[in-house]
Amino acid sequence: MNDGDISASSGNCFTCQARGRTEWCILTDDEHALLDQGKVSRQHLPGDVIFHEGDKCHGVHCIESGLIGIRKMDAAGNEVLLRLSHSGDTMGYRSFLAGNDHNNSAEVLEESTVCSVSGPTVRALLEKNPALGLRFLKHAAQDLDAAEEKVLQTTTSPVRARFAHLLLVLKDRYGVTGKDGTLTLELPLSRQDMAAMIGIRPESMSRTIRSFEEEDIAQFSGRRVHVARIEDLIEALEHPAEL
Amino acid sequence: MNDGDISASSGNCFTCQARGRTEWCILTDDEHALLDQGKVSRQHLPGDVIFHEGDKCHGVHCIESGLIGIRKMDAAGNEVLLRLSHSGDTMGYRSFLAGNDHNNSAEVLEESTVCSVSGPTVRALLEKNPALGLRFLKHAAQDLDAAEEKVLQTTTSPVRARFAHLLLVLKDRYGVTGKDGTLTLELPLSRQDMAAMIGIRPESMSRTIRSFEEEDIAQFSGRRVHVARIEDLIEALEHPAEL
DNA sequence: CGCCAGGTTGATTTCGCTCAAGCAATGTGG
DNA sequence: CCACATTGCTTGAGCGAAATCAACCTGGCG
Repeated sequence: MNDGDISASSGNCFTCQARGRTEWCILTDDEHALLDQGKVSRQHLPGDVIFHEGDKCHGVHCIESGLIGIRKMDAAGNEVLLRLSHSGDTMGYRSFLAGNDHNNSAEVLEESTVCSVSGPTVRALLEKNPALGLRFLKHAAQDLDAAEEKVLQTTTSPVRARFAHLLLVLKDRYGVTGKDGTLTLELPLSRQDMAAMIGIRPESMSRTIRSFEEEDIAQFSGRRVHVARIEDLIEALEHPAEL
Repeated sequence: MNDGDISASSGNCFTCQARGRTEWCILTDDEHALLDQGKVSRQHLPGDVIFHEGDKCHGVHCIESGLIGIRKMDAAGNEVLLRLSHSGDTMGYRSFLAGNDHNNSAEVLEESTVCSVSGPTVRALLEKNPALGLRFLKHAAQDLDAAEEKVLQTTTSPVRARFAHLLLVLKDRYGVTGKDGTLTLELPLSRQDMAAMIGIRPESMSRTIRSFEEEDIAQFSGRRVHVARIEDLIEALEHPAEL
């Protein structure tokens, strides 16, 4: 339940569907072959945990397909969903490169295929191809920017605005804009997890959804959301209330 | 007032007091000479701004001495003080390496000497010495960890706990522990800036300080703080109230 | 069938914000 | 040197957003 199945069939970097989106795509064929040998590919189901906060960090994990949530919790047991990792993303590279234990945990949200690359392999590749390090550096810079943005947002904007923002972000990946300008999106997250993403309690999530429905900003049914006018969402970003 | 004075006298990487604490310390003598030529050293007074959010990013800035605050603000004008940068820290490397404009601003808090390294110089050094990139990567990883920690903290802990935490962090750098176990610290920040660090309004900062005094957790006079028993501060981290 | 996790709803409380005023220290111009 | 603005900090009163506590409802599953 935790380790997933080793599927020898998949797990070839050359045919990986995520290739091109990853940091590894700059590797030469030789180096790619090295990567291919130093990794293990696994299938995971929702609820599986790839690594826990506090675990020793043995290497990095690259998502071939699926969706993973990065969580962090404090001493009191409060939990935050820091970000989502998608196909092509590499997880755990920061703890690995900084030489620390994992400082957050990765939980599978949708069925996923994940390649785990051994520490020695990563080190060898970094040595062989310094550009790889720069790619990771660039990625870290973006993550950092996003994290700081989140700090700003959580301390300054009210819940309504944060939720509107979340929906607008999810739109890019999970939304379909109809020809009439309406927006439909299929949420990849439970209510609880959305609450954890914007740092509120599940009850507050419910109420916020309700208020959006009452103000005709969006209609929710299960994980499906309909937004008639996207401008209303953007409006909710800034304005305290609709009416 | 903004650019500071160019002091040709200072500004030698070989005699720089911050050497050894910086990422650059792994450079060879040759490379250090290159660095030395590609930079400008400036003196700055409190209130000076090294770079603004949105500015084009032309290189990186290394603090020889002093204290700089990294701020970020949102559309509505709300501001957060993300972190403090001290002697030896290099600022702006993330925007530079990611090829973005600056996404936050750097304001001098205490009289500082700052070396600005030109973009081409940084690029040349990264090329010559790939280990430099890895050093920055490591640093970015730590910054990221800190930022995520801050996200967690601001969403889960109440103001009292966040303030206690801030004091405990400042203790390491600005505190003196007496032989009787009491702690004295000289804050490097105004009340406003402390408020901005933990994401609250100045009024709330005042009230929090007052409550700490009333509960005999700490005594404040100007920027000097006395803490009789550090355990009380740690207690405030977890417990809602003292009595 | 009964259990349980996820979700919704209501009642109440509390924490931090807003608005407003006052105060001390510092600076400035006549 | 004094009258006056300015800036940083504090205090009070009242409000409002979100948390908490508690109940209940739903659908899935053993």
